[in-house]
Amino acid sequence: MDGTNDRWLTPDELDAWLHYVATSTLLEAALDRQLQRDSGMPHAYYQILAMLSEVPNRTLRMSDLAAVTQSSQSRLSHAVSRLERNGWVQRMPCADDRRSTLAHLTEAGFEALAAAAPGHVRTVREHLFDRLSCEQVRQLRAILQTVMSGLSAEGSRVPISGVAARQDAPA
Amino acid sequence: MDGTNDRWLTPDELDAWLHYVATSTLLEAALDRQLQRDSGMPHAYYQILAMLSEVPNRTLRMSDLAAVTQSSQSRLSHAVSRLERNGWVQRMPCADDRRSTLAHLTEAGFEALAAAAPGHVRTVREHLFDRLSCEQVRQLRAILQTVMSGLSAEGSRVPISGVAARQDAPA
DNA sequence: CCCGGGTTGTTGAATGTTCAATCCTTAGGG
DNA sequence: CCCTAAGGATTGAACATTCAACAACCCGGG
Repeated sequence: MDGTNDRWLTPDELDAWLHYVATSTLLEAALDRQLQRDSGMPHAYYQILAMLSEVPNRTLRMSDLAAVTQSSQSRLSHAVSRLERNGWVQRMPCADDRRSTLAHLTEAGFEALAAAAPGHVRTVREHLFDRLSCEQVRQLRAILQTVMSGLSAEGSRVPISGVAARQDAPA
Repeated sequence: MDGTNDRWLTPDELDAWLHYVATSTLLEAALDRQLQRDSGMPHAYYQILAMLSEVPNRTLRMSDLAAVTQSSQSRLSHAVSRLERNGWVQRMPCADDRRSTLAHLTEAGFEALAAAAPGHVRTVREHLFDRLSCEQVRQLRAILQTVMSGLSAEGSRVPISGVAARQDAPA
């Protein structure tokens, strides 16, 4: 024993890890580029709009919105400020609890999302799902569920609830 | 046909995608927090040091270093400036081609990396590999190889070559 | 030789994210 | 009732990344 119990990675693990880092970096960059170019928003902001669009009244407490988007409160607050300047989201006071703030997806915001969604989905398809078999998609889902459960426990985050924007009903 | 050929995602795909986004966000955040807290560098900077440490003479042309770390040239240039201020990397002119600049990992940089590596590996283990079976690691690697090949083609990036820092030989 | 296009790298401004500090509100005992 | 602790959200500064513009250099053909 060397005292600190630090096992290194096996060759298989190391190879998988390097591929993970490279792929997630490149994929996120590709998503950001496409959305920024075609719709003037980064991927993180798309996610905020998407989550809001799936919820009753298109309105969520800031805190819940942060949980659903895996975002810190600070980050979300800055982001919503930006989205508010775009006229895509509107802040409203919360009647029940005056500490809370509600974030509401405006009609303009919904339309921006509806306009952005097809191109975004196409990019996700091109880079990810069109290259994987159904079996691989199931494997990936199982892997990610396992990994995520460990990560959300730590930050006491809520598991997945909302759904990305659908292409039906743009208006 | 609706003219634009935009298929939506199947329920399995959508589920996998939401888990992917959540997991990659949380995992990257966990890695950044750990490295920033324990070693004063973000994950992206760790990767730069790691790639440099694996290469002959611990020296690489900026351009090659950018390719290996899936980084834009601009981003790498800023990052290396930061690392240079820390005394971890040193820029040197390239004799062969005076357009190029060489980035060299200093002894202090190597030691910082060696000090950071065990904690980093432990975090990767805890969150990822300790939760997956060997079979799942192989599945994940296959999936990522496939996805990455599509992404690197687009940016005409070099595939994986270097390896993350090993824990042997800190000095 | 010289010029034009491609490669390599840096810079500054705009944008996004993190971190710590702060403010206001609610809840829970004494 | 009061006082403290915890919850919810925002702010500003420091830091990181992107984007577009630029500078310097190589290479090829005319």
